[in-house]
Amino acid sequence: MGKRRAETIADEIEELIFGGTFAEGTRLDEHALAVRFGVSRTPIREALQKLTLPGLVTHIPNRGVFVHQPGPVELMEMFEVMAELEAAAGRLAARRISTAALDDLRAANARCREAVAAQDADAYYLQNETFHQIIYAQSGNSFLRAEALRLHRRLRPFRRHQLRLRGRMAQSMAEHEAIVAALEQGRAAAAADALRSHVAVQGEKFHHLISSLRPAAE
Amino acid sequence: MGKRRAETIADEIEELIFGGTFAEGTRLDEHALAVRFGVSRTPIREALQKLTLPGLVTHIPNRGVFVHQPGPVELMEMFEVMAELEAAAGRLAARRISTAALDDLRAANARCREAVAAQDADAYYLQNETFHQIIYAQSGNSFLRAEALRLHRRLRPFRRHQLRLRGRMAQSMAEHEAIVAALEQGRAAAAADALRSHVAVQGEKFHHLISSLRPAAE
DNA sequence: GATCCAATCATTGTATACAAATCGATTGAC
DNA sequence: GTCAATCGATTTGTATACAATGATTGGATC
Repeated sequence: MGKRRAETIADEIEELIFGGTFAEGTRLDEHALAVRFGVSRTPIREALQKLTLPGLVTHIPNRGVFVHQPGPVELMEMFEVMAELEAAAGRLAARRISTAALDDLRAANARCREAVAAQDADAYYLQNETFHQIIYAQSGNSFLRAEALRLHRRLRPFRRHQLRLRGRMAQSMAEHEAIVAALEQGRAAAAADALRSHVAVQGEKFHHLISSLRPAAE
Repeated sequence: MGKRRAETIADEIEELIFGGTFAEGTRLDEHALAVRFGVSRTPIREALQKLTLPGLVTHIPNRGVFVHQPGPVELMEMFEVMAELEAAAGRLAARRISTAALDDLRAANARCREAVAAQDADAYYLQNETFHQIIYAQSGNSFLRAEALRLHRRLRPFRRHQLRLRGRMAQSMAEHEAIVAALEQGRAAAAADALRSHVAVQGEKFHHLISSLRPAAE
């Protein structure tokens, strides 16, 4: 869904926000963006509206759109919801997961282990993505899968940051092992709990990271 | 957020879809809607884009937008996710709920009971709304609250239908009692379970309703 | 008679032009 | 000197005009 042009522009603007080009609170000038992308204001407006729905920017009538990066509390809240969605996916997947998917999960986990050994955060991040997406898919609930992917995508840049924390990759790895074990044995409640805490701890880690960066802010 | 005109138009189109004026699969002609609302195509396009995000319509590039009413399976999936969100809200609310909110909850429940006695489905529906919204709010997680409200709103017309099933109102009432009890006692797990099944059963009920209406469809 | 190709037509996507509204600055009064 | 109000400029919201893409229909050929 979406028109080719506005879609790509929306993605590019999103990258610019995540990349830090547009800081928190910046007003996104339609005309400036139009000349920047070499198009009219119309596709820009559509692109900005697309960014409004995930909450990446807020639109104030007759004022313009402003980039809205979530603060520490809002971020914690989002991770909390993400944890619940993952837990739900895990609970369902424990009963429905296929043996082929279990193999894929183990394979992704093995590649994660290699990344930990190589201290390659980017590689770990990538394999971690597939690990979680397999679980979403195996929940057998395509709506849940779509919602989880949506929020996962929104939190992506923050997950990435917190991976750099000392020892986090190894800890995350151990949690992955527990999750796979629970899914293998079809223990729904255990899988749900393991996934919930696995994600929730990311929010807490990030909270600490933020607080340490700006001691007396907000 | 949004421009006054496009916002109201989006709401009106939404009502037209829920009201059955625009059936499943109907293509929403921009020009026709423009003359209908007495505006240009531009605000119509913005309104249609707003409806795309909740999944009310699907936009196919260069083809147009089509109303997309969820089928039985998709609906079940949505109720399943809704159940998890409610369960999460309940688990959090069990620890954080204020005494004032507990009073509000009991009051809403009392009004629900009156509605059951009067066999007034509309009144029950209304009080049921506030009952659930109090729980969302008391989760203390405003992001969760917003997400729950969003999905709740999407499922609204279907909840309404299944309330008409014989005995459903009374059963729902009993479930409400159990939820309040769990919240009063601060039993997080119990509150979560009660809310999960309370919502999940709605999806199942609706599934039965659908199947009985069209015996050999889908 | 059926099928395939092409041209026309309708509808969406984009650009530009116009109107309305908000923010800032300047000027006047107290 | 400070505050308020009005005027102006910038920016968003809407309308219209143009371009491009996809559907449909007509004709020609096999």
